[in-house]
Amino acid sequence: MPSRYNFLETETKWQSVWAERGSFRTEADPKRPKYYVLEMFPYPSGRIHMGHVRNYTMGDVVARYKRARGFNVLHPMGWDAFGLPAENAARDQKIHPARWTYDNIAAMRAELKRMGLSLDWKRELATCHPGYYKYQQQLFLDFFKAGLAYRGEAFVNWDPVDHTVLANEQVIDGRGWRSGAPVEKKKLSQWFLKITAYADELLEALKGLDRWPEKVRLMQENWIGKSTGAYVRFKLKDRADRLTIFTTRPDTLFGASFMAVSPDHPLAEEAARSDPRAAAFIAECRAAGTSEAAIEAQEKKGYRTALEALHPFIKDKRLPVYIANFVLMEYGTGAIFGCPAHDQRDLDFARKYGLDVTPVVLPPDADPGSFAIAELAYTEDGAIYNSGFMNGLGVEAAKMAAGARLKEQGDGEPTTIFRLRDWLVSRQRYWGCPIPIIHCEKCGPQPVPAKDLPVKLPDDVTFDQPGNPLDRHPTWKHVDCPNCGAKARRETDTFDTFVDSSWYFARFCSPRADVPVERDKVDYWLPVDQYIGGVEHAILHLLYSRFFTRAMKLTHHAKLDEPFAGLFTQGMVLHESYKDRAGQWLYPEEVEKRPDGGAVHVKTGQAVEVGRKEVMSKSKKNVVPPARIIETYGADTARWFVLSDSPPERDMEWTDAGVEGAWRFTQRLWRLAEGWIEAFPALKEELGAAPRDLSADAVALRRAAHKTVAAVTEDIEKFRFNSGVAKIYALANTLSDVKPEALADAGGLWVRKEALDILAQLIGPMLPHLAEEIWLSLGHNRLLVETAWPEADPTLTIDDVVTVAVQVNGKLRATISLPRDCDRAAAEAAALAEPAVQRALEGRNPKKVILVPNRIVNVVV
RNA sequence: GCCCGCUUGGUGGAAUUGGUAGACACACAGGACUUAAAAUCCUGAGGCUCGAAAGAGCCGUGCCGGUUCGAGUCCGGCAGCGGGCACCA
Repeated sequence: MPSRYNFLETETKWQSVWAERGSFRTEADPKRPKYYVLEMFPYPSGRIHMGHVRNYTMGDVVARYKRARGFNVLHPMGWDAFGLPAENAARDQKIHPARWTYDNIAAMRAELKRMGLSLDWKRELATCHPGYYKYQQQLFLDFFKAGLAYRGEAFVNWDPVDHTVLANEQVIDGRGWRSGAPVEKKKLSQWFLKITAYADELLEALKGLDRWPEKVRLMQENWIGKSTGAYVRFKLKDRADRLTIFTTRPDTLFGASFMAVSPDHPLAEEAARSDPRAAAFIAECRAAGTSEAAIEAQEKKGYRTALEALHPFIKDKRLPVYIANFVLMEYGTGAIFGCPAHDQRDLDFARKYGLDVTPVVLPPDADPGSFAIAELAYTEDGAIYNSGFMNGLGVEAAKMAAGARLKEQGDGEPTTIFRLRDWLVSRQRYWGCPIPIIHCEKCGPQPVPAKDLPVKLPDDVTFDQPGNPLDRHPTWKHVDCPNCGAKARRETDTFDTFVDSSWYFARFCSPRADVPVERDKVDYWLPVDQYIGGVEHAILHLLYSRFFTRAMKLTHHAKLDEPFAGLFTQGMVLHESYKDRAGQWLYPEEVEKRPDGGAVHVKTGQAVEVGRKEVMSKSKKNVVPPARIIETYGADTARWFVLSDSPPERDMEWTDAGVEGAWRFTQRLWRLAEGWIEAFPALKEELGAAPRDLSADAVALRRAAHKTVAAVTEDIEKFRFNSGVAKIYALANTLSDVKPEALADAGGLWVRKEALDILAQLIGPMLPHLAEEIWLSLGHNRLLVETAWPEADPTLTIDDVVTVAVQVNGKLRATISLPRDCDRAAAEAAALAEPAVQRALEGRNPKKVILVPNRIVNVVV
């Protein structure tokens, strides 16, 4: 009798065999083709969650598959280990951030190891380790010397709860991404990385990322936000200086009726100094909220200053200059010209303040004498009129003409601007990589000399009061200037943690090197061939990494532009949520489902309200800890379940029934394999060449097995794991249905053995422990992880008899079996001979017959 | 407001990219085994109508229309759900 598959014993056995043999250790080898599989490394929050299980299982399938295909596979793991939660833990639990982080790493590493991932643990790294951040500091100093890092004073987003500055990307709806507190504007001196220097390149190169999801490329495109238009430098009446604006519609300049500047614009501030009402207006604008709702509700308002701008094309035409609450200092030049006829917001503004509305673009069918703008601005294409030298041109031609004329006059020029801002990387936090700079009153910001790197975090810090512990430290920041030796001050800001994750994929290539990256290693391994992670990183992390790679190229640390050749964004793991009568969230294990669809509390028996399927989150308690699933069912079951059913890019629902289904299948596979091997000991012999004269049943089984090889191979290549899983189920069903007496001769046994070998190989990437155990039982001397992927025999994946659908007027009436590629006459005859076809014809003669070889015969009457 | 994506049985989802819709799984129902339960095995099933049954017919991929011998797949319009960006000049 087959024994019950003991996953606990088997899984730990194979994990230690693989570890002892170093099965997943990798070295660069220029003679072999490489494949770099990487999943986004985790933040060590304490325990792994189901999202990790899904993410790392997918990556592991790819890694194991590629290894079997003969690639030299790099598949590393590390920890995105700096960040605010460690400081919160320090404050709340009185535990040092380093201790908290390393404890979490230890716990999570143990959990990952229980998943049986084919990782090269020798390359493990943690961004909070000086052995990592030393080289990040080096990189930063190289960037600094190359002019890619600078200190700038700017209005910054200040999070009053976390006491730190935030990047634009970290402000969502006017609130801090972590704290949720409304962000305040503060003018501070901060470190920036010059990502805008690459704005155009980062945009253009998206086109070449053909193995990235279209959606992510689009999101990055929008984020970079390229606009083509022109700068126009308006002269100001009775003044020497000019007011520069940006516009995308220089073709409508003749329709200008006002100018508007941001409340933060220098001209506005200047006006405020002499005009108390202007000052009051600006104060009012700054007091207004920046949340989406506040902006929505806010009225478009302006304050008319005493300034007047002179039109570049119309002699003596003066345009009033307003301070307007809807003009942003952060975009363009913080100033605009208003053309009410062709911009809805300008029109509303003009109506409100009684300004001229002069149409200059004539809609195709409109009459130039009578066309007028009422409530709606005209924003479509048309013929330019009322516009001097541009009259008669189309919109696009007029844009060019206006740009050229502006340049000629010295009043502006065509230009391109971007929404993307430089990356603010300073954070006023302790648990991050120190910025290796020393501030000297005489010499300015000085790089820390290479010999003094790393700038290590001090251990003796306290978290009992808000603000940056580094700044409060009694001695740490007091150093001498490396240039002049005078008393100087160490930079106490640390890097945004997104800096840490912007180059870790490169460090994995030579994780212990005493330079940031070893060129030969990086040149061999990069780019990452397949990167896998959540879509929530579609903009920030991926854009920063693309920038970093270019910056590393500029500073001679690498030679490539794009770090990730292939990107896959996986869906999230959802679970039902539960609430008791009092409205308190309940954990899934506190709830018992009833056959009638209802649910009750396990202890009290009270009815429980079953809520929506939502992303697993601690606050809603709808979490299932992976550790418990792995203890109860084993790693293979957990892996199989997250690969089944849902396409990997889509959200999946975690259900107990689904897990049990996966568990039953692993047991069934084991019984199937062991049962056959016990009944037919000959299956333990190595396969020789395929015998001739196989029975029909044997050939049918071979065909099924080889078709499955071809299909599953394609499914893995195309990231259709759920489809691959379904085809493996189908093959297992086919094997279960085989009658023992039909395949008991020598040829039959040979085919059985081949089919079992194939089954074990196909489940190898997904159920690695079970597969290895079955493989061993099949008598192989070599480990499955060291065995090549099976090849589908092309002569077996094509049937010589095909089932063809017979339609009458496109409606299915019968199916017939025909020899593959049989001639037209035979197919037609066979189709017309079908009684069901004759019935449907009702005696009519076919007008024509459409034949799709090996697929369809459609009789048209 | 702008830009994307999705919508198929009770459920998750398949469908060779214009060619037999519902593979595979979950859940369900019936049966076998069992003192019983669990486990396992077998069988069934999109809906409706007719039929004792075998079977036959009609309808069916969010809704309306189109192209085609043939549409889940392509085109136009609409609705619903989800995502991204947004006072962007």
